[in-house]
Amino acid sequence: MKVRTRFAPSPTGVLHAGSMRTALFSWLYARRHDGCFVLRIEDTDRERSSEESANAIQDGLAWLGLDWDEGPFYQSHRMARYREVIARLLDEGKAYHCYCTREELEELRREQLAKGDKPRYNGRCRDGRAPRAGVAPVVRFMNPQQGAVVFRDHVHGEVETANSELDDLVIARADGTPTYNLTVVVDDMDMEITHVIRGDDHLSNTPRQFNIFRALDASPPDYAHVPLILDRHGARLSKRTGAPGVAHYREQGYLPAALLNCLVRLGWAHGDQEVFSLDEMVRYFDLDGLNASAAAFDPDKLDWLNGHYLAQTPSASLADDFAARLRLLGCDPAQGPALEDVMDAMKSRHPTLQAMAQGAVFLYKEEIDYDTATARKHATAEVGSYLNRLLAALESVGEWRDEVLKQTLSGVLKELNIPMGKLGKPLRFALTGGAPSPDLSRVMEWLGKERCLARIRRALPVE
RNA sequence: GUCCCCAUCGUCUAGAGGCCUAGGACAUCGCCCUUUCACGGCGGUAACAGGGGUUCAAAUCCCCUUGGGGACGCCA
Repeated sequence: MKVRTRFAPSPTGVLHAGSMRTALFSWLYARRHDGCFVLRIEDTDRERSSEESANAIQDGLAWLGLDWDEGPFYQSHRMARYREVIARLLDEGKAYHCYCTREELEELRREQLAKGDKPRYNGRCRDGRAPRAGVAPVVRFMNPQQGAVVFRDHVHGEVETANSELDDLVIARADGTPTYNLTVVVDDMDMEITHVIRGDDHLSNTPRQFNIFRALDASPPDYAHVPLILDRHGARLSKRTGAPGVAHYREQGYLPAALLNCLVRLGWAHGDQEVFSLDEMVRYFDLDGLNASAAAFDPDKLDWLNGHYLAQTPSASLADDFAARLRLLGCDPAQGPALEDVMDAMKSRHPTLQAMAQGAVFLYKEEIDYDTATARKHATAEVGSYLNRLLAALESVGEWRDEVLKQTLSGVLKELNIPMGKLGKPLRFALTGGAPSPDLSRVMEWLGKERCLARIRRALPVE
């Protein structure tokens, strides 16, 4: 049987690391088995769903390179089908109308909680109840009361849930619209999904969905419930805690390859290997190798990986992106040294494209801003005399080239009998406004004589 | 509260009973390279949550405790 996986986000927020990883796993599994990856937008909650979010999710997936073979299917477009299934369930006596009011249910819930019980519907309308005036009924699924649901999860192993733990869940709201647990089942069934890879938080939904599958005479897919991803502090990733979405990583200048590589190692490993190309991921990925425990997302590791991929990627292929970032920072990439030279020089010094661009601004501006605290630190008489000496030497440089400047620099050092550290730090500060930056002689060549002298003079301590 | 899930260095993980004196990576610290910032190279610190079993042998299997997480919606 052909493997068919799906990614089924609800368009209610950003695509954060947790959902990205779920999408990645589903995509990998489909690709690994030459299967089909389906994208489905679960937008049955009209209140919270938004088109912007749905679009952003698709943009994000596309940017990551997680291409889907079918879809996007919008659940909001499949309402007729859900109604049909609900009618069938009602017809076959596998679902029933419930006339309990929200107030009644709320009170029931309070009572149960007070008694120390698990809140759940008590089946008041299960055996048929006369319609009540003014109460639009919901439809509840008639969950089996005996026995248990047992299934084999690819990451958790055998999971068993007593049906007595489950209650009759609402599958259609009072306005007739279907709810999540019904729509997933119908869609997974109709779309012939063979493997559902989703977050751990759905583990307790699965037995309910199993029962619905059975009521529909369909066989449930395989499941792999992957643990949630935690943030640096061990808290669950969510919009609440401000978990950044794909767009953020993209803006910051992370490469898709780095992000994917970082995500794939959360809950999955292939021996000691840390760096995986997309091909390798596809080749090695397997559901049964997934970890059952939650993992924290480590931004430091992402930075490291991004640096790795940055170093590996030819600057030419990143030049457009980099140039666009410079423009956004108010720089004209055409008015400066060769872009790829700049990139090559910045690469090893900054973790992301955005940081590289920010770090390169000093090359394009006529004047730069200095951090006053740092400026004060450098503003000593000693430094002043060094810079003065350097200034004199630089003024008489004829050919303003890297190699020449390097020699001038070391000449001054020798004459002053000081290590580069003494002069290098303040000089770097004066020229670039900060660190890290490329070799100073190179920076000077790029900046040109005028700007160099002006910047050194300006950074010079007042006498 | 009830039910469920989880538990190896700070973090991601290797480990499927003897190969473990617990390996790798990030982070961190030190040294080297560099007359500068980085990169890089080398090295160090650092973990099997606790307690009971099972076994000749347990990080690995079982139980309990503790800790963390999730679910309990006319959200998904």
